[in-house]
Amino acid sequence: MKLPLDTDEAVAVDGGTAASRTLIERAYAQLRNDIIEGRLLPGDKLRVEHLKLHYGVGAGTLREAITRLVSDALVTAEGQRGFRVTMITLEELEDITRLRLHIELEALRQSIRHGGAAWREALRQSYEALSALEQPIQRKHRPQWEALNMRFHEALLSGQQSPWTQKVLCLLSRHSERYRRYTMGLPGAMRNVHSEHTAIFEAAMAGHEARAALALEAHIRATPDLLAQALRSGVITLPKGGDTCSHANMAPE
Amino acid sequence: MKLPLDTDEAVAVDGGTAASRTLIERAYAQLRNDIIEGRLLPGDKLRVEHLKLHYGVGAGTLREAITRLVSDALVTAEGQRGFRVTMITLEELEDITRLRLHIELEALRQSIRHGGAAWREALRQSYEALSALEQPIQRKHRPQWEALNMRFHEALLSGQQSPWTQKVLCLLSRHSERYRRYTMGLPGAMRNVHSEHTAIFEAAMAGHEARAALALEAHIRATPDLLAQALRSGVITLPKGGDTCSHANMAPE
DNA sequence: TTGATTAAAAATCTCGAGATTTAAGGGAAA
DNA sequence: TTTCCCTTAAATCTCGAGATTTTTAATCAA
Repeated sequence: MKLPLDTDEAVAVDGGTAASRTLIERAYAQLRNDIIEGRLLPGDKLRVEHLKLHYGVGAGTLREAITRLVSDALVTAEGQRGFRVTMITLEELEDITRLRLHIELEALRQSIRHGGAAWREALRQSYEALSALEQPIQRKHRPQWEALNMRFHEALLSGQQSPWTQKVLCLLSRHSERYRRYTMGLPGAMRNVHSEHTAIFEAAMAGHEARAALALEAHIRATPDLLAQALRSGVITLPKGGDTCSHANMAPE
Repeated sequence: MKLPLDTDEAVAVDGGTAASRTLIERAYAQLRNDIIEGRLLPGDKLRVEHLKLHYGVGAGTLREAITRLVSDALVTAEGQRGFRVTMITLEELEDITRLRLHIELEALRQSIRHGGAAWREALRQSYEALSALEQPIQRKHRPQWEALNMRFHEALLSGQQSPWTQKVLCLLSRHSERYRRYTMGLPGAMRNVHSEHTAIFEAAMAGHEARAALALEAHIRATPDLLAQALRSGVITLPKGGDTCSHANMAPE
């Protein structure tokens, strides 16, 4: 009766952290991914009785996982009326972006200034792994690309050792990520991601703090700019509070 | 059977938010205060079975409240071995302080630059309320002073409207607060808080961004400096992982 | 006395079932 | 037709009780 839940996605994602061995941690990680990656849409109501079937845990367990997302601001608790996936607005993305730039650009400069040979090597490695996949991003390789993209951005900032800076940036990045998923399908969305990465990488390796910061800023600003333009031209609209829990989006994958 | 829990501390603190009407929200707020204000010490084990008596809620309810504090980094989940109040170290305080300064000083500059007459008026009011109490901080007025101190610092930054900046600063401030409580009883701890506040206030009202930022920086750096000095001289030591749940500190108050 | 093995005890994790609250639907009165 | 109220239904919030895991204690051998 001691089957080590091996073929499990959550464990693979979290890297098998000690804490992720509880069902709550697993459900928490799964829910978080489902929100960030857009399978649970902004405004969706999180009905415990229905969702517990999808995640295969009890009601109380699922409630704890949801509750924990409230502190992450990915879920909003509404008094005694249950939970909802937090809404998204252009204003909030711009607010997040402003704060994120202020922190992340400084972290990048510190990383370039204090990062040693090990940092440069790790950065090169993550860049080359990402490059091998880029340009024609086939739909099949999308999940792999996402993982490598995350690794590249982590490597960029890993030269400066500030746990709290990384923690806060992780929180902000997760929210930005929600918005980025919305702009993925838009025309011109994937236009020059690879060249942007190259510009950041080369400036960072060359030790040019200011130039690298400018390149990263342009890279980060791309999503809010694209979203603002798409909203102005009416290509898309932001959800306004859907009542139904969108099971259709929750493909097995 | 519909007694509206009026004489309740948690409700008063939270201002009666809609969400705080659930027992979970109440227990969450109480636990958070007990940790920040030092009634629950760093490293303390949070035994659900014992604590539920203190907070007057069921085991499941208390677990949800504790779980939520994990995302706030005030509580650490240890695999399948329960929860502990997060430890404190000098290195972490210095890390938090560095990040906090980077964000808060910029927020102050923005506040001074864009804050209007209403901001100035609110700032003056909070400063005068605080001044009326300062200098001889009697033990009896300590809770009131803490509330006014918080209001003053909130007013300082309220000129700039960035919800996420305030959210992140709130998170960082809560952690700084834990450390500040430790340095309160130290010799020379309360030396010049009032003059520091005055310096910040006058520079802010005069519109001197740089001078106000310098004054606020000195104010914020006081706690880590004091703690570092106290540790070097051996006046105090940081807890290293107490096993017992310190009920002694949890005075009824 | 020290160390390892085993058994008992405590605490945690997980789950499902009542009690309350909120939302929805139908009918009567204005 | 609109508004209000009452009844019904659904969902949430809260709690205590098994199942597992961890910790403690005791026993026995070296």
